[in-house]
Amino acid sequence: MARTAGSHGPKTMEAIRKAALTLIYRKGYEAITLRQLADAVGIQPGSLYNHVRNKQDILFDLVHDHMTTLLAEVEQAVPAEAPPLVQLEAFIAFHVGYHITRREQVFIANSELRSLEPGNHAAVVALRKRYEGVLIDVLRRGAADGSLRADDPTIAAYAILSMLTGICSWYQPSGRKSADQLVNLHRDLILRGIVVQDPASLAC
Amino acid sequence: MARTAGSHGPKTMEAIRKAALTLIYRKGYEAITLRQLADAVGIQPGSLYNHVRNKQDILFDLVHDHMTTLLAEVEQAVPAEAPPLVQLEAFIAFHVGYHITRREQVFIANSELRSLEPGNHAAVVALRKRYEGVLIDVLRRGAADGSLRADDPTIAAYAILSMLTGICSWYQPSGRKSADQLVNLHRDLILRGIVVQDPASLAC
Amino acid sequence: MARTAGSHGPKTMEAIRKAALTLIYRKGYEAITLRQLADAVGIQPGSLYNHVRNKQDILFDLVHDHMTTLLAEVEQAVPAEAPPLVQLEAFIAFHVGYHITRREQVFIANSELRSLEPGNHAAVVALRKRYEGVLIDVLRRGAADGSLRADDPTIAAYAILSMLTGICSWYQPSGRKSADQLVNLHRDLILRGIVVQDPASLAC
Amino acid sequence: MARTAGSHGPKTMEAIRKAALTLIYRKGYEAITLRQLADAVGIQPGSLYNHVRNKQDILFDLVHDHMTTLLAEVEQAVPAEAPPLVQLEAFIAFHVGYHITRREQVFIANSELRSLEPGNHAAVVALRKRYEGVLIDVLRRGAADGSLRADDPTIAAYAILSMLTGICSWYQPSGRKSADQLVNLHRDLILRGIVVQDPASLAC
DNA sequence: CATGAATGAGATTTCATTCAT
DNA sequence: CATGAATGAAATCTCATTCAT
Repeated sequence: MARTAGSHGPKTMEAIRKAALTLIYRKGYEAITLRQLADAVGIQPGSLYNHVRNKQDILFDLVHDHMTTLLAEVEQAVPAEAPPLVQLEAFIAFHVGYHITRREQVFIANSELRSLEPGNHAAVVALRKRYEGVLIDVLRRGAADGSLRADDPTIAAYAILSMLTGICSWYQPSGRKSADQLVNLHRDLILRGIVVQDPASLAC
Repeated sequence: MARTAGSHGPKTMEAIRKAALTLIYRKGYEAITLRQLADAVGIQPGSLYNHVRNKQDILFDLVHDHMTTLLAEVEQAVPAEAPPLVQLEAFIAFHVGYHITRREQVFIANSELRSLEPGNHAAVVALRKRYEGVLIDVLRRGAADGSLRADDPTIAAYAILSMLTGICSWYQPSGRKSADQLVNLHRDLILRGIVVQDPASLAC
Repeated sequence: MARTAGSHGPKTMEAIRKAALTLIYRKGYEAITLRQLADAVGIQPGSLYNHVRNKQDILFDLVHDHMTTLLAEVEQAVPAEAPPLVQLEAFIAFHVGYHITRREQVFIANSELRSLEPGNHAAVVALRKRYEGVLIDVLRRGAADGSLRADDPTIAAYAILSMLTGICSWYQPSGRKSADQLVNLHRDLILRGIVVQDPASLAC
Repeated sequence: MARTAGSHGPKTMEAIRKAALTLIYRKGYEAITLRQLADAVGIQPGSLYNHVRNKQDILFDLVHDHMTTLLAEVEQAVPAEAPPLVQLEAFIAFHVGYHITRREQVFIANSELRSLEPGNHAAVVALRKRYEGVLIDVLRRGAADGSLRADDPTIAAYAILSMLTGICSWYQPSGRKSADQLVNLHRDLILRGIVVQDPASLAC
C-alpha cells in the first residue's frame, strides 16, 4: 500500500480512509489497531485524531459512505418505468458490477454491522433496508403482473441478494471469469433456475 | 440466557461452549472478552483455563465441531446413488434444515474464519471445501447427464450456498414461514428460477 | 514510603489507599498518575484495577471515608447536653486535634472537591454540610442563650472552620508548638479575640 | 462567558488571561487543557503560543501579577505610622475588600501553588511571605506595645489570614451580606472574639 | 477444580507543543 | 498573527493469561 509518509493536508484523510478500508477488510474492525492504521498511513497514532473523532467513526464513515453511494447509483441503474423483468435484469447487472469492483466496502458493510454503535447501526440498517426495498419492489410488481414468480417477494429478494453478494467472498479480478460472464451466469440462475426444462414435458 | 452459576464437574465445559456460542454469535470473537464469557458461565476468568487452553481454542472447538458434524450429516442426507436432481433437492432440504436449527454455529463458522490462527484456519477451510465439494459434485454430475444446467459448477455451487446460508442472517424460528415452506421456496427458486415461463413461447 | 513489592491479598488495597493519600496530598489528584501510584505500591498499573474500579474511585474512597469518620467522631467529642460555650471549646479541641493528625485527608477533602465527579461531589458536600452544621448549631444556641456573640452563626462558623482548618497547611508535627498549645492558642483567639481589653475601659 | 471569537491584536493576550482565570478557577490548572482555553478565547490551540511560552507561564503570570498587585496595594492601605490596632483594622478591611472582588485570583494563588514549577513556586512563595509579613509585623508591634495579645504573632497571623481568605470559598456578590457587613463581622470576631464578656466577672 | 490477584503487553485517546503555510 | 496538521510522550484502562492458595 502506498505510504505517504508525513502526509499533509486533506490528502491525509483520504489516506486514512483507504488504509482503513484495506485493513478492516482483511482483519476486521475489532482486530485492527489504530497503530496499524497509523503505520499504514505513515503518521503517528495520535495524529489520526486530527482527522477522525474516534475509531468507531472511521468504520461508520466507510460504511455510511458506501451505503449512500450504493443507493444513489442503484436508483440510476434500474429504469423506473420498465417492466419488472427488465428492472430485475438491470438490478442484477448493477449489483454484481458494483460489488465486484468494491469488494472491500461491500464486505465490510455486511460483516461489520455488528461493530457499529447503536445509533450508527440503526442509520446503516435503515439505508440497507431502502436498498433491499428496491429489489423487493421489483419482485412485488413482477408478482403482481404475473411476470415473476414470487410468493414471498421479501424472502426471494433476500435470497437473491445473498447469492449475489456472496460473489464478493471469492471473486478475484484476475480470475477466469469476466464481470460480464458473472452477470450472465447469475442472471440465468436467478431467472431460469438450474434445472434443464425437459422439452418433452413441454411438448404439446 | 441460562446462567449455571458456580457450575462444577464436566458440566462446566458444556456451559462454556454454550455461552461462547451465544456470545460470539452476538458480538463476534474479537469483541468478546474472557471476562464476559466467565461471567456468563458463572465462574472467574482464571477458571476458564481449567477447561480450555486459550481463547483461540474456544473458537476453534466451536467451528471445528460444527464442520465435522455438518460433513457427517450431509453424507447421510444425500443419497449416494440417486440421480443428481434428487440429490440436489436432498442437499437443499438438508442444508436449509440444518442451518436454521444451528444459526449460531453456521454464522460463526462463516464470519469468524478470519479470527482463526493459520493452522486452525487451514483445517477448517479444508473441511469447508469438502462440504462445498459435495454440492459441486452433484452439479457436475447433473451437468454431465444433461439434467442440470451448470456451465460452471463451482460458481453455481457457491451461488446456491450463499443463497441458502443467507437464510441464517434473518430467519427467526418464530417467524411466519415454517422450515418446510422455506425449503420449498428456495428449492423452487434454485431449480426453476424466478421467471414465469411463458407457455406460448414454448408451444410448438 | 513502605514498598510492599508484589503485595498480596487484602493488604494491597490498604497499600493503595495509603500511597494514594500521600501522593494526592503532595501533588494533587489530577497531577498524579496511576503509574506513580502503582510504583509506590509495588505493583503494575493494570493490577490496580483488581482493587479499584477507576482513578476517580480512589479519590472518592479517600474523601468519603474521611468525612464519615470525621462526622462519627465529632458527635462523640461534643457533649450533647453541655452549654454552648463548653461545646464550642470541645469542638475546637476536637477539630484541631483531628486535623493535625490527619493533615493529608483533611487537605485532600478540602482541595480536591473539584476533582470529584458530580455524583460523588454531591455526596461529599452533603457530609461536609452536616459537619459544618454541628458548629453552626452550637453558635446558634450560644447566640440564643446570650453566651456567644454571633449575629450570623453561619458566617461565624465558616470563619472559625477556615481558621482552624488552615492549620493543616503549615503544621509540622516536629514544629515548635505542641498540639495542646495549638488548641489553646486558637481557642483563645476564637473566644476572646486578639485585642487586649483595656481594664480601665471596663472599670466601673 | 464572553467569547472573543477570532480576536486580534493585543486584545488576544487579555482574552487569554481572562479565560484562563475563569477556567483555572473552576477546574484547576492540571484539569484544564489548552484546547479548552483556546476554545474559550476563540482561537486554535496552536495560536496560544503566539502569546504565551507555555501552559506553566499562563499560571505563573496570573499568580505573579496577583501577588505583586496585592503587595503594592496593601502597603498603601495600611498606614505606616498608625498604632497597631488601627493598622490591623485597616489590614482586615483591605484584605476582605480585595479578596471578595478578586475571588478567582485569590483562590488560584492559594490552591495552585502546587502546580508551579520550582522556580516559579519560590518566587510566588517569597511574595506571599512578604504579604504575610505585613500582618505579622502589625501583630508583633501590637504585642510589643501591649495593645494586642499575640503570644505567637506568626501563628496568629496565619489564623487570621486563613479565616479571611476562607471568605472567598463561599462569598457570592449577590449574597445577603454587603462587603462592609462582612468586614465588620470579621473585624469583631478577630478583635474581640466570640464570647460575650460577662460584665459581672469584670466588675470591681 | 475454583479463586483472587498478579502480570505485561497493548489499546484508545489526550495533550502540550511545534512549525510550515 | 492565525491555522491545520504533525509529533511524541504519556495517561487510563483492558485483556489474555498465569499461578499460589
